[in-house]
Amino acid sequence: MLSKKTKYAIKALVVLGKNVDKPPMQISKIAEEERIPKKFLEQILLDLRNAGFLYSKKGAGGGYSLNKDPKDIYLVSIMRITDGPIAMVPCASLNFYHKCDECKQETTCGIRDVFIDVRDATLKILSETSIADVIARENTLIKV
Amino acid sequence: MLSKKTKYAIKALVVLGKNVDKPPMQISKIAEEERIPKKFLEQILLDLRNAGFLYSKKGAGGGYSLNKDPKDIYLVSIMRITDGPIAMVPCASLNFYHKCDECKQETTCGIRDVFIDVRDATLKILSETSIADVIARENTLIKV
DNA sequence: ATTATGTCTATATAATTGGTCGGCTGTACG
DNA sequence: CGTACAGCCGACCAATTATATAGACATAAT
Repeated sequence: MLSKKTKYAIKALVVLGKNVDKPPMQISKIAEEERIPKKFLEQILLDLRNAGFLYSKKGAGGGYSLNKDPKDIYLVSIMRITDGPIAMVPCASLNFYHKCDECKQETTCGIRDVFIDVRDATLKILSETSIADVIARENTLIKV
Repeated sequence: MLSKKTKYAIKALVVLGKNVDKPPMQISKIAEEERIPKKFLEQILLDLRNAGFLYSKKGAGGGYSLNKDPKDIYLVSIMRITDGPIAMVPCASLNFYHKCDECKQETTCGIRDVFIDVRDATLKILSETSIADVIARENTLIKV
């Protein structure tokens, strides 16, 4: 399961992706629109900012805006910041690898072998889908 | 991430899958071979038994054996017993669906739309891979 | 100065996960 | 029969993680 943190992160980026070329948007406004607890969202946006995805401005008239083109923000990058590994077993993770405690022979583990395939399938989608794509999908869904 | 419960379940089924046509195998033996805490494994095997995957026999000479052909035990079924949903968001789950708390319009949610694709990709692999396949993969890995 | 807004650290609470304990039930076998 | 074996079952517990909340601080606009 995706953590709420990740889901909120994506939702916030989608909102900000619809807000490009407009003045920065406040945490409280995003929180209200997307029904996200404000203080929790605050932390999440801070993480995304520190990772370089967001620009922030303090003080009156301040807020958040995207620091990149929505086309260049892929779901996989967001998830790695907020949730960590994409793979379902640590031994199949590319960016967060670590050995399974009980595993005797990783190289011949059939479970790992299967879950590497699962990881690749998941990764393909998540690394090809950007915030711009998510927005595009929503627009398509609305029209139909 | 897969829970340890699920990982242990698959490991146990693989061991039992290699043990067909032999006398039933004791929990303690499986636990020892796969380095799984015995009492925890006990719970897991009970779940699998109650779900119809295992046959058990009490008393001296008792133990567990598969109740189905290893070819007919798919990873997806095991995971649904031990971990629940396959999908990464509840609103994209086939067997454990529930609405996201904060979601305003599910039908036009771009996140859900993407994660339905992810679910389908994952599901394809997990519902095509059986315990027999996992064993076969291990044999292939050993040979290479 | 005052108000609006993000930054940062710490803390609280709840849920889940991973694991343990001890007694009960049924079976084999001498 | 009785005893040892092995699974069954319910309760419990500790650690971690997820989800939030609080409050003091920094900075910008007016």
